[in-house]
Amino acid sequence: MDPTFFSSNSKQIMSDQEENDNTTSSTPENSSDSPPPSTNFSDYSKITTSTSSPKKSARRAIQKRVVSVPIKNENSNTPPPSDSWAWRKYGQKPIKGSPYPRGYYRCSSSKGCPARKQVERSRVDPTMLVITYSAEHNHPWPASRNHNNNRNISNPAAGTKPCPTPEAQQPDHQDQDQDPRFADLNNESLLVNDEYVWFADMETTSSTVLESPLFAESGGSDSGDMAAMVFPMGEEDESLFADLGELPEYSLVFRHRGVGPQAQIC
DNA sequence: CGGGTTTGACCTGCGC
DNA sequence: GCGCAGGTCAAACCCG
Repeated sequence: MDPTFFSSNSKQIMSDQEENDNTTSSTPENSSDSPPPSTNFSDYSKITTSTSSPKKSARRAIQKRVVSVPIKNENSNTPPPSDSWAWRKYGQKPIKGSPYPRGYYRCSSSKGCPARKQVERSRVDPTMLVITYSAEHNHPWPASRNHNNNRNISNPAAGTKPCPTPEAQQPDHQDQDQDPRFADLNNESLLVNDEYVWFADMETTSSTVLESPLFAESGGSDSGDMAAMVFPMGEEDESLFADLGELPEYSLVFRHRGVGPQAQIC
């Protein structure tokens, strides 16, 4: 992988996390009904938190989640896998060091939906698509759009979803109800257990889906290996995920393809 | 006509 | 300060 790949992002994300921690008391979203980010998922499951450029000052903490999914169709212009949400492409850029461009998508499932995703093909394994989802932390997700007209919907519960959010991709709603770390998920827009599948109902349900420590350890390896980025599980990472032991699902989620059975979220 | 895609321009952060 | 790279904007275009 290109050594610069994600490098700037990782630094930005880490610094932004710090900034976020320092500013939580001043953000309206963190008032009485929402815990500061440091008490929830950013600590729990390594959802990365960052802010976008100052230009977009309206957005604050951005959570990111990386998903690697196998490409069904090897055509070079294969569209990203459908995931029950509507995405509108707003840009595409060639990435230095990668033969494949990166597509930028914005959630169009509902008006004002802030979720975004970046889709690019893995440089290491061109049969894999690397999808980075990002969404504003503590965002009051708007009402979901009905996806009954969507394609490849096998999940009967997929008809109604909130905006795709990294938070929504959590394994166990009951745990969330009990765990204060999930307090910010007790949002009116996130009520139904089925709605937490986020991208779990992608057409590639056998895909390797994981919560990436995303960038945090990227500097440790200059292998240029996207897979190494997407599937890191170093010593530090293991400690970071140590508290996931109470969530058996995640032990599967983090299993690397080729190492164990491919994970399925649902 | 509304919504999506394409694509060049622009902005910002970072490294040197 | 400058150049590079990533991310976003927005106009033009396409399609149903």
